[in-house]
Amino acid sequence: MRTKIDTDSFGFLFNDIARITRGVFAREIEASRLPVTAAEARVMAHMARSGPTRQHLLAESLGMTPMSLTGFLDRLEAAGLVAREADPKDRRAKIVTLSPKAAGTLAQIAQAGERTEQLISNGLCPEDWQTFLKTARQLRAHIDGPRGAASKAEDTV
Amino acid sequence: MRTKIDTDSFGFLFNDIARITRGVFAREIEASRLPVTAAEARVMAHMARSGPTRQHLLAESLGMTPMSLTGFLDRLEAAGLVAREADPKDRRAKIVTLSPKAAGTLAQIAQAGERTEQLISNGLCPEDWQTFLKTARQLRAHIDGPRGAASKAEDTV
DNA sequence: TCTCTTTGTTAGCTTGCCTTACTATATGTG
DNA sequence: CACATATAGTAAGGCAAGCTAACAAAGAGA
Repeated sequence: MRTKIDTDSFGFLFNDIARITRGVFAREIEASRLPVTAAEARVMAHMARSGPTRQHLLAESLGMTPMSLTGFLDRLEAAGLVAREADPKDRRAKIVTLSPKAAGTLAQIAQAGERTEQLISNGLCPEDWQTFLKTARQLRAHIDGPRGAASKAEDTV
Repeated sequence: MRTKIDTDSFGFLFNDIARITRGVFAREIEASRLPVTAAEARVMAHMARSGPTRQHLLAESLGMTPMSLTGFLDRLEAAGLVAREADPKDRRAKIVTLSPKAAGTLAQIAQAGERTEQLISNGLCPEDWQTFLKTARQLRAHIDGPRGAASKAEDTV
Protein backbone atom coordinates (compact mmCIF):
# COMPACT_ATOMS: atom_id res chain seq x y z
CA MET A 1 0.00 0.00 0.00
CA ARG A 2 1.57 3.23 -1.07
CA THR A 3 -0.75 5.53 0.81
CA LYS A 4 2.03 7.16 2.71
CA ILE A 5 1.77 10.51 4.29
CA ASP A 6 3.19 13.17 2.07
CA THR A 7 3.39 16.91 2.45
CA ASP A 8 3.15 17.11 -1.34
CA SER A 9 -0.26 15.55 -1.34
CA PHE A 10 -3.15 17.54 -2.62
CA GLY A 11 -4.65 18.57 0.68
CA PHE A 12 -1.52 19.91 2.31
CA LEU A 13 -0.42 21.54 -0.91
CA PHE A 14 -3.58 23.51 -1.30
CA ASN A 15 -3.91 24.45 2.28
CA ASP A 16 -0.34 25.73 2.24
CA ILE A 17 -0.90 27.84 -0.83
CA ALA A 18 -4.14 29.25 0.52
CA ARG A 19 -2.62 29.96 3.91
CA ILE A 20 0.41 31.73 2.51
CA THR A 21 -1.71 33.66 0.05
CA ARG A 22 -4.03 34.70 2.83
CA GLY A 23 -1.05 36.04 4.74
CA VAL A 24 0.25 38.04 1.78
CA PHE A 25 -3.21 39.39 1.07
CA ALA A 26 -3.72 40.35 4.71
CA ARG A 27 -0.51 42.34 4.62
CA GLU A 28 -1.57 44.10 1.42
CA ILE A 29 -4.92 44.91 2.95
CA GLU A 30 -3.31 46.26 6.06
CA ALA A 31 -0.88 48.34 4.02
CA SER A 32 -3.89 49.91 2.30
CA ARG A 33 -5.47 50.60 5.71
CA LEU A 34 -8.64 48.92 4.62
CA PRO A 35 -10.98 48.06 7.47
CA VAL A 36 -11.95 44.67 6.09
CA THR A 37 -10.65 41.13 6.32
CA ALA A 38 -10.34 38.65 3.49
CA ALA A 39 -13.55 36.87 4.42
CA GLU A 40 -15.43 40.15 4.65
CA ALA A 41 -14.06 41.05 1.24
CA ARG A 42 -15.43 37.79 -0.05
CA VAL A 43 -18.87 38.66 1.27
CA MET A 44 -18.72 42.04 -0.42
CA ALA A 45 -17.55 40.51 -3.68
CA HIS A 46 -20.51 38.17 -3.73
CA MET A 47 -22.83 41.03 -2.92
CA ALA A 48 -21.40 43.03 -5.79
CA ARG A 49 -22.05 40.12 -8.11
CA SER A 50 -25.56 39.37 -6.89
CA GLY A 51 -26.97 42.80 -6.29
CA PRO A 52 -29.47 43.31 -3.44
CA THR A 53 -30.26 39.92 -1.96
CA ARG A 54 -31.95 38.34 0.99
CA GLN A 55 -29.55 37.23 3.64
CA HIS A 56 -30.25 33.54 3.47
CA LEU A 57 -29.71 33.51 -0.28
CA LEU A 58 -26.45 35.34 0.09
CA ALA A 59 -25.37 32.89 2.78
CA GLU A 60 -26.17 30.00 0.50
CA SER A 61 -24.20 31.55 -2.33
CA LEU A 62 -21.27 31.97 0.04
CA GLY A 63 -21.53 28.41 1.27
CA MET A 64 -21.95 29.41 4.88
CA THR A 65 -24.74 29.27 7.42
CA PRO A 66 -27.06 32.25 7.81
CA MET A 67 -25.69 32.65 11.31
CA SER A 68 -22.14 33.03 10.09
CA LEU A 69 -23.24 35.63 7.61
CA THR A 70 -24.99 37.57 10.36
CA GLY A 71 -21.64 38.13 12.03
CA PHE A 72 -19.97 39.35 8.87
CA LEU A 73 -22.83 41.68 8.07
CA ASP A 74 -22.81 43.09 11.58
CA ARG A 75 -19.22 44.18 11.12
CA LEU A 76 -19.68 45.42 7.57
CA GLU A 77 -22.75 47.36 8.59
CA ALA A 78 -20.90 48.89 11.53
CA ALA A 79 -18.21 49.93 9.06
CA GLY A 80 -20.85 51.56 6.90
CA LEU A 81 -20.18 49.31 3.93
CA VAL A 82 -23.48 47.47 3.73
CA ALA A 83 -27.04 48.15 4.73
CA ARG A 84 -29.87 45.87 5.77
CA GLU A 85 -33.18 46.94 4.38
CA ALA A 86 -36.62 45.58 5.07
CA ASP A 87 -38.06 43.36 2.41
CA PRO A 88 -41.49 44.81 1.54
CA LYS A 89 -42.71 41.36 0.55
CA ASP A 90 -41.74 39.58 3.73
CA ARG A 91 -41.40 41.32 7.04
CA ARG A 92 -39.12 38.64 8.44
CA ALA A 93 -36.60 39.07 5.67
CA LYS A 94 -33.91 41.66 5.12
CA ILE A 95 -32.33 42.66 1.89
CA VAL A 96 -28.67 43.50 2.07
CA THR A 97 -27.11 46.06 -0.22
CA LEU A 98 -23.69 47.60 -0.63
CA SER A 99 -23.50 51.21 0.45
CA PRO A 100 -22.15 53.86 -1.94
CA LYS A 101 -19.00 53.94 0.17
CA ALA A 102 -18.40 50.28 -0.63
CA ALA A 103 -17.46 50.94 -4.24
CA GLY A 104 -14.16 52.52 -3.33
CA THR A 105 -13.39 49.82 -0.81
CA LEU A 106 -14.12 47.13 -3.38
CA ALA A 107 -11.77 48.77 -5.85
CA GLN A 108 -9.02 48.89 -3.26
CA ILE A 109 -9.62 45.27 -2.35
CA ALA A 110 -9.34 44.35 -6.01
CA GLN A 111 -6.05 46.19 -6.23
CA ALA A 112 -4.72 44.45 -3.14
CA GLY A 113 -5.78 41.19 -4.73
CA GLU A 114 -3.92 41.98 -7.88
CA ARG A 115 -0.75 42.88 -6.04
CA THR A 116 -1.07 39.63 -4.12
CA GLU A 117 -1.48 37.68 -7.31
CA GLN A 118 1.61 39.28 -8.76
CA LEU A 119 3.67 38.55 -5.68
CA ILE A 120 2.55 34.96 -5.58
CA SER A 121 2.75 34.16 -9.26
CA ASN A 122 5.92 35.96 -10.22
CA GLY A 123 8.05 32.83 -10.28
CA LEU A 124 5.91 30.94 -12.74
CA CYS A 125 5.74 31.28 -16.45
CA PRO A 126 2.58 33.13 -17.45
CA GLU A 127 1.20 30.34 -19.55
CA ASP A 128 1.45 27.87 -16.71
CA TRP A 129 -0.22 30.38 -14.47
CA GLN A 130 -3.13 30.90 -16.84
CA THR A 131 -3.58 27.17 -17.25
CA PHE A 132 -3.46 26.83 -13.52
CA LEU A 133 -6.15 29.45 -12.99
CA LYS A 134 -8.33 27.91 -15.62
CA THR A 135 -8.21 24.49 -14.03
CA ALA A 136 -8.82 26.07 -10.64
CA ARG A 137 -11.97 27.71 -11.97
CA GLN A 138 -13.19 24.44 -13.39
CA LEU A 139 -12.42 22.72 -10.14
CA ARG A 140 -14.29 25.21 -8.02
CA ALA A 141 -17.25 25.20 -10.34
CA HIS A 142 -17.38 21.47 -9.96
CA ILE A 143 -17.06 21.24 -6.19
CA ASP A 144 -19.10 24.29 -5.37
CA GLY A 145 -22.34 22.73 -6.47
CA PRO A 146 -22.48 19.62 -4.30
CA ARG A 147 -21.94 21.61 -1.14
CA GLY A 148 -23.56 24.92 -1.84
CA ALA A 149 -26.75 24.19 -3.63
CA ALA A 150 -27.62 20.60 -4.34
CA SER A 151 -26.70 18.89 -1.12
CA LYS A 152 -30.26 18.93 0.13
CA ALA A 153 -30.77 15.49 -1.30
CA GLU A 154 -28.72 13.68 1.30
CA ASP A 155 -28.79 15.53 4.56
CA THR A 156 -30.57 12.69 6.26
CA VAL A 157 -28.40 11.89 9.23
CA MET B 1 -7.94 49.27 -15.72
CA ARG B 2 -9.48 45.93 -15.02
CA THR B 3 -9.14 46.09 -11.26
CA LYS B 4 -12.69 45.18 -10.60
CA ILE B 5 -13.71 42.91 -7.84
CA ASP B 6 -14.15 39.40 -9.11
CA THR B 7 -14.97 36.19 -7.34
CA ASP B 8 -12.96 34.40 -10.00
CA SER B 9 -9.79 36.17 -9.02
CA PHE B 10 -6.92 34.14 -7.76
CA GLY B 11 -7.33 34.83 -4.05
CA PHE B 12 -11.00 33.97 -3.76
CA LEU B 13 -10.61 31.01 -6.05
CA PHE B 14 -7.92 29.43 -3.98
CA ASN B 15 -9.47 30.17 -0.68
CA ASP B 16 -12.70 28.61 -1.87
CA ILE B 17 -10.98 25.46 -3.02
CA ALA B 18 -9.00 25.16 0.18
CA ARG B 19 -12.06 25.80 2.32
CA ILE B 20 -14.22 23.28 0.57
CA THR B 21 -11.41 20.73 0.56
CA ARG B 22 -10.90 21.28 4.26
CA GLY B 23 -14.55 20.54 4.84
CA VAL B 24 -14.45 17.32 2.82
CA PHE B 25 -11.26 16.23 4.53
CA ALA B 26 -12.71 16.98 7.96
CA ARG B 27 -15.68 14.76 7.21
CA GLU B 28 -13.41 11.96 6.02
CA ILE B 29 -11.33 12.29 9.16
CA GLU B 30 -14.40 12.20 11.32
CA ALA B 31 -15.75 9.20 9.49
CA SER B 32 -12.50 7.40 10.30
CA ARG B 33 -12.87 8.41 13.94
CA LEU B 34 -9.38 9.79 13.97
CA PRO B 35 -8.65 12.03 16.93
CA VAL B 36 -6.75 14.62 14.91
CA THR B 37 -7.60 17.77 12.99
CA ALA B 38 -6.21 18.78 9.61
CA ALA B 39 -3.66 21.13 11.12
CA GLU B 40 -2.52 18.48 13.57
CA ALA B 41 -2.15 16.08 10.67
CA ARG B 42 0.04 18.64 8.95
CA VAL B 43 2.29 18.83 11.99
CA MET B 44 2.60 15.05 12.04
CA ALA B 45 3.33 14.92 8.32
CA HIS B 46 6.18 17.37 8.71
CA MET B 47 7.51 15.41 11.65
CA ALA B 48 7.43 12.24 9.60
CA ARG B 49 9.46 13.94 6.92
CA SER B 50 11.98 15.57 9.22
CA GLY B 51 12.51 12.91 11.83
CA PRO B 52 13.28 13.95 15.41
CA THR B 53 13.60 17.72 15.48
CA ARG B 54 13.81 20.55 17.92
CA GLN B 55 10.54 22.37 18.32
CA HIS B 56 11.62 25.71 16.99
CA LEU B 57 12.99 24.13 13.82
CA LEU B 58 9.77 22.24 13.32
CA ALA B 59 7.80 25.43 13.86
CA GLU B 60 9.92 27.18 11.27
CA SER B 61 9.40 24.37 8.78
CA LEU B 62 5.65 24.62 9.38
CA GLY B 63 5.68 28.39 8.98
CA MET B 64 4.19 29.02 12.39
CA THR B 65 5.40 30.54 15.63
CA PRO B 66 6.91 28.28 18.28
CA MET B 67 4.00 29.17 20.53
CA SER B 68 1.46 27.94 18.00
CA LEU B 69 3.34 24.68 17.70
CA THR B 70 3.32 24.28 21.48
CA GLY B 71 -0.46 24.08 21.40
CA PHE B 72 -0.55 21.48 18.67
CA LEU B 73 2.10 19.38 20.39
CA ASP B 74 0.22 19.57 23.68
CA ARG B 75 -2.80 17.97 22.07
CA LEU B 76 -0.82 15.44 20.06
CA GLU B 77 1.15 14.49 23.14
CA ALA B 78 -2.03 14.11 25.16
CA ALA B 79 -3.31 11.82 22.40
CA GLY B 80 -0.13 9.75 22.69
CA LEU B 81 0.95 10.48 19.13
CA VAL B 82 4.11 12.45 19.78
CA ALA B 83 6.68 12.69 22.55
CA ARG B 84 8.85 15.54 23.74
CA GLU B 85 12.29 14.39 24.74
CA ALA B 86 15.06 16.33 26.37
CA ASP B 87 17.87 17.39 24.09
CA PRO B 88 21.11 16.14 25.68
CA LYS B 89 23.01 19.00 24.09
CA ASP B 90 20.81 21.79 25.34
CA ARG B 91 18.72 21.55 28.44
CA ARG B 92 16.34 24.26 27.28
CA ALA B 93 15.49 22.42 24.10
CA LYS B 94 13.14 19.54 23.44
CA ILE B 95 13.22 17.10 20.61
CA VAL B 96 9.87 15.98 19.34
CA THR B 97 9.34 12.53 17.90
CA LEU B 98 6.42 10.55 16.60
CA SER B 99 5.33 7.72 18.84
CA PRO B 100 5.01 4.17 17.47
CA LYS B 101 1.25 4.61 17.63
CA ALA B 102 1.52 7.51 15.19
CA ALA B 103 2.36 5.29 12.23
CA GLY B 104 -1.14 3.85 12.03
CA THR B 105 -2.72 7.25 12.45
CA LEU B 106 -0.54 8.68 9.70
CA ALA B 107 -1.56 5.89 7.37
CA GLN B 108 -5.22 6.55 8.08
CA ILE B 109 -4.73 10.26 7.53
CA ALA B 110 -3.09 9.52 4.21
CA GLN B 111 -6.05 7.37 3.23
CA ALA B 112 -8.51 10.08 4.21
CA GLY B 113 -6.43 12.47 2.14
CA GLU B 114 -6.60 10.18 -0.85
CA ARG B 115 -10.34 9.79 -0.59
CA THR B 116 -10.62 13.55 -0.36
CA GLU B 117 -8.50 14.00 -3.44
CA GLN B 118 -10.66 11.57 -5.37
CA LEU B 119 -13.86 13.28 -4.32
CA ILE B 120 -12.51 16.69 -5.23
CA SER B 121 -10.80 15.82 -8.49
CA ASN B 122 -13.30 13.41 -9.97
CA GLY B 123 -14.77 15.94 -12.36
CA LEU B 124 -11.50 16.83 -14.04
CA CYS B 125 -9.61 14.95 -16.65
CA PRO B 126 -6.60 13.23 -15.08
CA GLU B 127 -4.05 15.01 -17.22
CA ASP B 128 -5.35 18.41 -16.24
CA TRP B 129 -5.29 17.30 -12.67
CA GLN B 130 -1.67 16.17 -12.82
CA THR B 131 -0.64 19.39 -14.52
CA PHE B 132 -2.52 21.29 -11.88
CA LEU B 133 -0.75 19.48 -9.06
CA LYS B 134 2.60 19.97 -10.67
CA THR B 135 2.13 23.71 -10.98
CA ALA B 136 0.83 23.81 -7.42
CA ARG B 137 4.01 22.13 -6.21
CA GLN B 138 6.15 24.61 -8.10
CA LEU B 139 4.12 27.44 -6.73
CA ARG B 140 4.40 26.34 -3.15
CA ALA B 141 8.11 25.72 -3.48
CA HIS B 142 8.46 29.23 -4.74
CA ILE B 143 6.39 31.03 -2.15
CA ASP B 144 7.42 28.91 0.78
CA GLY B 145 10.96 30.18 0.80
CA PRO B 146 10.45 33.92 1.29
CA ARG B 147 8.46 33.49 4.46
CA GLY B 148 9.52 30.28 6.12
CA ALA B 149 12.58 28.77 4.48
CA ALA B 150 10.58 25.63 5.02
CA SER B 151 12.27 23.46 2.49
CA LYS B 152 15.65 23.93 4.01
CA ALA B 153 17.86 21.03 3.18
CA GLU B 154 19.15 20.00 6.59
CA ASP B 155 17.20 19.59 9.71
CA THR B 156 19.70 17.37 11.39
CA VAL B 157 19.69 18.31 15.02
C1' DT C 1 -57.75 28.83 13.45
C1' DC C 2 -53.97 26.11 14.29
C1' DT C 3 -49.84 24.08 12.98
C1' DC C 4 -45.55 24.02 10.36
C1' DT C 5 -41.88 26.38 8.16
C1' DT C 6 -38.82 30.07 7.19
C1' DT C 7 -35.88 34.31 8.45
C1' DG C 8 -32.79 36.24 11.05
C1' DT C 9 -30.57 36.54 15.56
C1' DT C 10 -28.66 35.71 20.59
C1' DA C 11 -25.43 32.82 22.87
C1' DG C 12 -21.67 30.07 23.13
C1' DC C 13 -18.29 26.71 21.15
C1' DT C 14 -14.14 25.12 18.09
C1' DT C 15 -10.05 25.51 15.15
C1' DG C 16 -6.02 27.64 13.87
C1' DC C 17 -3.40 30.75 14.34
C1' DC C 18 -1.25 35.36 16.76
C1' DT C 19 1.28 38.63 20.39
C1' DT C 20 3.02 39.60 24.82
C1' DA C 21 5.08 38.41 28.70
C1' DC C 22 7.98 35.09 31.41
C1' DT C 23 11.44 31.24 32.99
C1' DA C 24 15.37 28.50 32.30
C1' DT C 25 19.33 27.92 30.07
C1' DA C 26 23.24 29.01 26.94
C1' DT C 27 26.78 32.03 25.28
C1' DG C 28 29.65 35.79 24.40
C1' DT C 29 32.27 39.98 26.58
C1' DG C 30 34.97 42.58 29.71
C1' DC D 1 34.77 35.14 36.83
C1' DA D 2 30.48 38.19 36.44
C1' DC D 3 27.36 40.00 33.61
C1' DA D 4 24.70 41.09 29.55
C1' DT D 5 22.35 39.25 25.95
C1' DA D 6 20.23 35.78 23.18
C1' DT D 7 17.59 31.60 22.64
C1' DA D 8 14.06 27.47 23.70
C1' DG D 9 9.92 26.66 25.19
C1' DT D 10 5.55 28.09 27.61
C1' DA D 11 1.44 30.48 30.16
C1' DA D 12 -2.07 33.74 29.26
C1' DG D 13 -5.06 35.74 26.41
C1' DG D 14 -6.86 37.54 21.89
C1' DC D 15 -8.84 37.30 17.16
C1' DA D 16 -10.93 35.58 12.86
C1' DA D 17 -13.86 32.48 10.70
C1' DG D 18 -16.60 29.52 10.99
C1' DC D 19 -20.16 26.07 13.59
C1' DT D 20 -24.62 24.34 16.37
C1' DA D 21 -28.66 24.94 19.30
C1' DA D 22 -32.48 27.58 20.65
C1' DC D 23 -35.70 31.05 19.77
C1' DA D 24 -39.09 35.00 18.27
C1' DA D 25 -41.43 36.98 14.54
C1' DA D 26 -43.67 36.36 10.53
C1' DG D 27 -45.52 33.75 6.59
C1' DA D 28 -48.06 29.63 4.49
C1' DG D 29 -50.94 25.75 4.43
C1' DA D 30 -54.62 22.50 6.36
